[in-house]
Amino acid sequence: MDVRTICLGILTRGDATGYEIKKLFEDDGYQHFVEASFGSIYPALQRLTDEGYVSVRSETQEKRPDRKVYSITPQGKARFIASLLKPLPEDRHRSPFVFAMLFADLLPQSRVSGMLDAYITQIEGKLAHLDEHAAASKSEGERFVSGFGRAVYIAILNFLRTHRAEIEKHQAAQAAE
Amino acid sequence: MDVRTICLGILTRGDATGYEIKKLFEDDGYQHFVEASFGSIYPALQRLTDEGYVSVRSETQEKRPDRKVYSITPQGKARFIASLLKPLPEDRHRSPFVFAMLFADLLPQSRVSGMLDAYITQIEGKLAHLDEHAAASKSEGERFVSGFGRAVYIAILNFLRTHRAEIEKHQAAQAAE
DNA sequence: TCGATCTATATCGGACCAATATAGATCGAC
DNA sequence: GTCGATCTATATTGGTCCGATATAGATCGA
Repeated sequence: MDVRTICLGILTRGDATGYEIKKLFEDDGYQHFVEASFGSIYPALQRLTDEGYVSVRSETQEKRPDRKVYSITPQGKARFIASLLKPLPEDRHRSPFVFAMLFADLLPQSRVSGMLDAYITQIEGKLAHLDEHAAASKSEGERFVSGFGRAVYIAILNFLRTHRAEIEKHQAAQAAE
Repeated sequence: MDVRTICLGILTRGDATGYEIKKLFEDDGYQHFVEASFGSIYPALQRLTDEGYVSVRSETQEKRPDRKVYSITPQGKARFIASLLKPLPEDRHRSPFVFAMLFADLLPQSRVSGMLDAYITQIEGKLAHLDEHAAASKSEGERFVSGFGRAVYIAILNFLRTHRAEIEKHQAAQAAE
């Protein structure tokens, strides 16, 4: 699922600038399971334009930098749908926190507790952010995705709250040896 | 959490070749929340060697390609632990499936059902794989990580089984319009 | 015995991210 | 009221990483 495909998908929901596409990842519910940086969005839009999958209109405003507003073309929409008909790439969930827990025995107990606290705070924040924007979810797809995210975050929080003592206690035992 | 740090972590558990490090991601429980390809592992080990964080001994076998067995040095272990004391990068969970669900209304109902089936199968496979290797988990860290993975996968399966009808039914309604 | 799979290293092109540069607009604090 | 901070907006660059590919002998099953 490359950045070009992601941009096409977002543009099926309406015209946008590169900047606005990036904002959608930060502000709205898009961010949790897909993301892209400016460094890949702008080249992606450029290439999609060259290939005829999107069109641009440059809104030259007075006293403002140009807005390049991108619109998806019929060919772009066809291409996007075609990409959804092919087998999807697998999920990749990368978690430095989880990896770090494998090495709890190498760390002071306070650091392990600190990691757990920081991670729980991080997930609580994501859950709160999701709930904030879930209220505005109007399509069934958005509701489904919000629900999916909630289910995952709540499961993580629940697991950590009921099992953190095990890794913390074990770590203390190691330190006491 | 770059590939060099990941390699150092794995080498704290024992010597290994680049090939064996990669195998750990595929076969053992490591794979679920961290991964790396050959294209990044070999250059990482090369650079770690140059920087003195690992050492190599080349086991020149007869009738076999050389095995380059890497060992972590005291400086390497110190560096790894230091990296765990700094704030960890956030999780990134990329899911083409979840993104695709946002566009269910653009797809035939059969494709949405097919995506759901394929995704459920994928997650069931990961859960089975995790359970297979969870039995061999000897450290508390490994048990914790296995438990974490199970909690996430089970939450996903539970959500999909109880909510898939909503996105499928909605999709059917769209198609009927 | 022959193809498939496995061990094992290595490289290359392309995709992607994080950081940085630029620049005028707006907005809050003092 | 003005000055720094933040926001809108585009763009580039260095470096990291992945996926595919190449090589090559070993082993194993049909």
